Amino acid sequence: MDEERRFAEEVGVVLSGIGLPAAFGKLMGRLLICDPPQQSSAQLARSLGLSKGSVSTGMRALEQVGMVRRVPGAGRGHVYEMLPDALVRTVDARRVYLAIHALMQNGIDLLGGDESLPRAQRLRVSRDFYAFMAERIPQLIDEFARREGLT
Amino acid sequence: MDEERRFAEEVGVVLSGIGLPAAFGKLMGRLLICDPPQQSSAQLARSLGLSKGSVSTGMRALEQVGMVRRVPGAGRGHVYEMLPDALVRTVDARRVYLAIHALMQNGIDLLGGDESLPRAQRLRVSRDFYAFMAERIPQLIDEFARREGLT
DNA sequence: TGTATCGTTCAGAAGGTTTTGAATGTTAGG
DNA sequence: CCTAACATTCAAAACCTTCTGAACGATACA
Repeated sequence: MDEERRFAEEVGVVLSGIGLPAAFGKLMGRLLICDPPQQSSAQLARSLGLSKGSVSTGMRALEQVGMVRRVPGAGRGHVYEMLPDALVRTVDARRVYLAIHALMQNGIDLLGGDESLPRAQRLRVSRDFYAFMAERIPQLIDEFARREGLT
Repeated sequence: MDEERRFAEEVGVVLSGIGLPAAFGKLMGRLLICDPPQQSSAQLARSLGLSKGSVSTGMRALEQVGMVRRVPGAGRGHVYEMLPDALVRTVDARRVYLAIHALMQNGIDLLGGDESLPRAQRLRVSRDFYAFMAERIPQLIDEFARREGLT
């Protein structure tokens, strides 16, 4: 089944198109389509033509952002598997929203804290927008999870 | 007012923290806080300590993603100004959502198109999630725009 | 038309990131 | 204890991107 290889490859291309490492996307693509869902580092390296080092680095990154987890393997070592909410993580950038929110508030403070100043308007709207998103995106995600029965 | 310079600098740091070019963030930061809102390339280069080349490249990028527009200047040349919905653009990545949606559908097709297969479940949920987001994020943005009176 | 300012393009320099592969450590089973 | 497969780390190589600065082109005003 070399089509599966090409699928993972394609996910790599798309994700690298939005600024992520290619190996990251390939690994994600593989974990999306592989059977069984659990795969060892060696299997991933073989099926994707990546070095062990790249797999190690890539999987650590995927683990760190909470898209993948390690479980003890049947024999020796571990295997990796995608978490059910892996994709949700890609959209829930609350941390980023809040960082920008804080940045905008800084700017307003710099202008004397008077939000009614015309000059402060761009900053105020921006601040409010990111606050709005930080509140609403998680709600949206919850709604999807409930609808999909993912609890 | 060197604090304004530092503000732009700080926006640059935060945005480069999420993978964007530093110049991009600095320019955005400057356009958020500057007075008047319209600024020429030369002004931007001077106030940010960037080369003309960097400003040219950065502004072209900001224009291309629709965060900034060029308007004819009073004297010669043009000036740039932030668009009211500049920040909205940063969140409305519908194109990306739809690209991933298509990718997931590809994967399902590869498995024979049978969505009920356990093996296809990760792909199906992913596909549906991105479809959901592509539909809902714009609604969210509209809601904010209405609430804020931005039409 | 001449001049001065401004803007863009482009090639090279600088810097950073990813990928690799070898060395090292680890675990299971014989 | 020994072996074999596996996994991780790390330094070097390859690669890519950004930034700069000089050269070129354009525009407005005198």
